[in-house]
Amino acid sequence: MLQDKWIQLAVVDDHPIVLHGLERLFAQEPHISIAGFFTTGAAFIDFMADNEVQVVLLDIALPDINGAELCRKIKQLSPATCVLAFSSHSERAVIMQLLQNGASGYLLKNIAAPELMQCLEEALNGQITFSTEVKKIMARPSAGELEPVLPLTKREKQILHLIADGKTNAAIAAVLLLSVLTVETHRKNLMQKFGVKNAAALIKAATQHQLL
Amino acid sequence: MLQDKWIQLAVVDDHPIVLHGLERLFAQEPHISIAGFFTTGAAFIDFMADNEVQVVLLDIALPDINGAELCRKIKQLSPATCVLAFSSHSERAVIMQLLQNGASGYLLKNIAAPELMQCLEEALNGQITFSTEVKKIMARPSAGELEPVLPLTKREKQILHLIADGKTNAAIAAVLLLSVLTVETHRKNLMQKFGVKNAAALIKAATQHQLL
DNA sequence: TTTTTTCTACCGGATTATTGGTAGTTTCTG
DNA sequence: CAGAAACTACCAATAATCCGGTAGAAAAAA
Repeated sequence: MLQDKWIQLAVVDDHPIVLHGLERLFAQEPHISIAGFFTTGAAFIDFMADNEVQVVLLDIALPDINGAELCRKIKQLSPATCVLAFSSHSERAVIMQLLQNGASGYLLKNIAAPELMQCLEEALNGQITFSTEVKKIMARPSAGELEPVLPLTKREKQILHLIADGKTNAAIAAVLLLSVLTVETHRKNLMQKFGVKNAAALIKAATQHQLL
Repeated sequence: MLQDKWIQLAVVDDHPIVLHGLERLFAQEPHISIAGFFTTGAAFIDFMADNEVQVVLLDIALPDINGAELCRKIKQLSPATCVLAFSSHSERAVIMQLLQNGASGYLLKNIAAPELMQCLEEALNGQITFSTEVKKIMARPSAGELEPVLPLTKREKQILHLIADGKTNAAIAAVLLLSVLTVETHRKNLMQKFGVKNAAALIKAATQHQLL
């Protein structure tokens, strides 16, 4: 832990028992000063307007805002503030979303106290840190659930991107100097490969397969 | 580093100079055994069929396959193998994609040798690790580039998800017990809020705004 | 209680997409 | 060089979406 410096830590969680437990835990830490406990995102954003916080432990299920969205807001208001997600949600997509929004780590609520302190220290030292269970999730290949899709040809990928851009078949034909009927065929082939029936489902599936 | 144990490390990079430099660097490490250097994904996948590798340093721009895709394949073939992306690409989307596919870290190629060894050690100890520059990128709020979208109502979110599932207006009406005309109005309102002209662009935009 | 917001519904015409495949040419691969 | 794969084009019928707003009822908020 940074020596002889008080770390202003805030906790945003809508469960009072959690807040109580964390309060007791941190009370024993000589270098951590509890800036506050908050049960809503709005309350914490208000608090940040006049108070500096170095670290936030952030639940993601809050009554007034999604934690990922709150994370983004916190980082926009105070980029130096270190946000650690602190949640019982263990889905990979949720973890990735918090990272995407600038979180410096993700801890599951089943974390042991010593590990929690370890992760806090790492985060304060600039690390991006995860509790052990989260590391296991991250290390797993993620797309086992996705049905593999037939490989797309070069032209198909081009057409796919243009469809995702919202272009009509006629517009795509103009861009690629093709017949509209050719574009229709490519679109039909794409939908067949993904096993979908319209463009909306095609774009969603392509995104899931990381083709967009 | 794990004591008295040889770490089988492989490098997959299509630049011979990089391979040469890493070879010299690791030659000085008593516990690292170079399993091999590979310039294509296919060559490495072949190698893995008969050889165990604990750690892979993986470039993402390879001649025959995208590094993110290769990462996914490696983790599918050998979930215990630790993959560290090793790249000059510093875009956040690329970093997230590697993490999504199970990478245990992401290092930029401008990393200093001591830091590289440090990250290797952390990765081998089960950490998810990033070089300093990457941590800076990760800590930045990411969505400053996205134009904010008007908030969606509860009903709009429902409609959006059903559109993304590929359902027609008639199907959505049946599911939600609404008139088809009502669903059309919601769809129109959604497209207006996102500033798009069709369902494909709507789904892409909604994905970018993390609404799907 | 009043005002605002959300939800619901309208609806015909124009536009676009989807459907059902078939098939010739060009490019690529072995 | 031969075979396979990719790309191109066909095309009418049908289905679905998009467009232009307006407007009343219900729910929520002040």
